[in-house]
Amino acid sequence: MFRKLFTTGHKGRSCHEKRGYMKEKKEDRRIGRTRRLMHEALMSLIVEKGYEAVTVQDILDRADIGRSTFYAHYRDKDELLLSSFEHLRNLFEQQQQALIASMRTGQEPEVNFILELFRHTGEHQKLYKAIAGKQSGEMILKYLHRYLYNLLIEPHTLLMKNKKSPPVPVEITTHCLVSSLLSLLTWWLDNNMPYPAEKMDEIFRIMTTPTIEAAFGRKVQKNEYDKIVSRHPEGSLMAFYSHFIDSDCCPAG
Amino acid sequence: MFRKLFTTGHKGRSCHEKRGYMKEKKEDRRIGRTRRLMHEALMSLIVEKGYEAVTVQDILDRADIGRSTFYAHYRDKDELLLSSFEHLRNLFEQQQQALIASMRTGQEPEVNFILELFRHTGEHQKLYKAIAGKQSGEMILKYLHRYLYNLLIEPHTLLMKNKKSPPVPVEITTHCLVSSLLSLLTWWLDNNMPYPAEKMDEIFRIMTTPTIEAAFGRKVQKNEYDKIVSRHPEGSLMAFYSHFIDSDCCPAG
DNA sequence: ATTTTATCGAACACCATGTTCGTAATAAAA
DNA sequence: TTTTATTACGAACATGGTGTTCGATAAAAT
Repeated sequence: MFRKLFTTGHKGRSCHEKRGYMKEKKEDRRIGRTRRLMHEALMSLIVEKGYEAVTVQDILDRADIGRSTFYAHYRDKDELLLSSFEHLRNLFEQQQQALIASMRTGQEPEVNFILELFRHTGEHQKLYKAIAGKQSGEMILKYLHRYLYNLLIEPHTLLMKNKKSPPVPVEITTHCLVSSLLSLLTWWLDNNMPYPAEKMDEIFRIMTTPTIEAAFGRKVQKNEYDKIVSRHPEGSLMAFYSHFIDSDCCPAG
Repeated sequence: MFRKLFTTGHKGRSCHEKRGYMKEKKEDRRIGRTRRLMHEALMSLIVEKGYEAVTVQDILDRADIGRSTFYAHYRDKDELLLSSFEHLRNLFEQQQQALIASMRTGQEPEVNFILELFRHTGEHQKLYKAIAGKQSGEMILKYLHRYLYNLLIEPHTLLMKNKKSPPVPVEITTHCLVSSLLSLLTWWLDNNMPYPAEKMDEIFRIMTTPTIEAAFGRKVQKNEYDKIVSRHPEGSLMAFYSHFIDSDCCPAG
C-alpha cells in the first residue's frame, strides 16, 4: 500500500523491499522506471560535480521526479548510492558464480578475481567512475574497501594457516593491498583506461606478488588459490591469484 | 584594516594573509587565539563525527566564536582544514630540514622519510587522526596523497633514469605506494598505534621494497636514495629509503 | 590616554532537507 | 472495459544551515 510509505519511521520502504533497480516479478513498471531515473541522475551528477557536492534537489531536478517520490523510495542520497553499489555487486558476483561453475565443469581453466574485477570495471565504466573514480564519495570508497577486504582476508588467512607469525600481520597486508588495488582502479578510471584489463591485472600482480611473499614470509605457488577455492564450502570468490609469475620474483638487476 | 575584510569578494583575508595559527611578529594576539580555537574545534569535531558531517555552525558553537568572525578569517570549513594541514606540513618539513642539516655535518647517519613520517604522526596524533584517520574528509586525504606523491615521484624517477621501460610505469607504482602508505597510516591511527613507529617503518619496508624492485625492474642498493638526496639542489626530502633489506628479497619458502 | 583592530550579535536573504496530505495518473486485476 | 490498487506528484510547512552586512563593544597596539 503506497499510502503506508508515508508512515513516520518507515521511510524509503517499497512494498517489495528491493531498492536496486533490477526488476523482480510483478513489480510495478513505474517503480523500475522511477528508480532507474534516480540512479542515472546520481551517476551522472557524481561524475560532474563529485558525490559530496550533489544534493537531493540536484537529483530531483536531473531525474525530473518529485521530492516526496524520492523519499518514498530512499532515506537519503547515501542509500541511493548504496543501492547502486549493490546492483553492481550483484552483477559482478553473478558473473563470478557463472565462471566458477564453468571452472568446475572444466570449461574454464581458472578464475582470476583481479582480472575479472578490471574487466567488470571496463564493462560498467560509467557506474565504476561514479563509485570508484576520483569524484566518488568517501562513504562508498570505504564500503568498497571493506567489501574487497572481506573477500580477500579469508584466502590470505588460509595461506597463512601453517605459519603462526608472518613478518607482517595478514590483516595489515590485506588492508594495504586493497588500498593499492582501489588506487589502481581509480587511476585507471580517471585516466580513461589507457591499458586493457589484462595489462592492469599484470601490473597489479607485478607489484603485489612480491609484497605478499615478503609480508607472508613464504613463497606462493601456482594454482594454490584455486585449490582453496575448490575446497571452500560456498564456492565464493577466493581465487585471488590463479597463477603467479615464475619463482624468480626479482628481475635481474 | 578589519573593516576591509568585509569587502565583497575578499572574504577570509586577514591583513597578514597567514591563516595557519602559527604566530608571526606583531600579529594581534586575538587573531592567534581565535584561530587556535577554530582549529582545535575542527580537529575534535572531525574525530567525533567525521569531517563531512561537521558544519560551520558546529565549529562556531564548539569554539565559542561569532559567525562573522569565522568568515572574516576563512572562506569555509575546507579552508580551515587546509590551513591545519599546512601547519602540520610546516612542522614536518622544518623537522626534516633540521635532520638533513645534521646528516650533512655527519651527526646523523641518514634520513629515513617513512620513519620520520610515522614518528611525526605519533607526536601529533590528534592532528593526524583528524587529517588521516578514518573520520577525515576525502578532500584532505586527496591533498595528502598528492603531497606525498609529489614528494616521492622525483626520487623514483631518478632511480629509473637509466632504465627506459620498467615493468610498471613509475607514476603508477608511486601512486599505489602512496595509497598503501596512507592506508597503513590510517590503520595505525585508527587502531591506536599498537606498534612503535620503527615497527611501522619495518612493516612498510617489507611490503614495498620488493614491490619497488619488481615494478622498477631493478634491484635497489643500500643508501642509493641518500646519494640522490645529497646531490639534490634543494636538499629536499628525497631519502625514501635510507637502507634496504639485504639482497635476498624473497624469504625462503 | 587615544587610536586601531578584532570580535560580536542581530538581521537578512537564500537554499536545502524531510514530512504530510489530498489529488491525479498509471498500472494491474477482474 | 471497468474497477481497484498503487505510484507519483505539487504545495505547504517547519527546520536548520550558509554567507553577508553593519554598527557597537572590547581588546590590543601605539
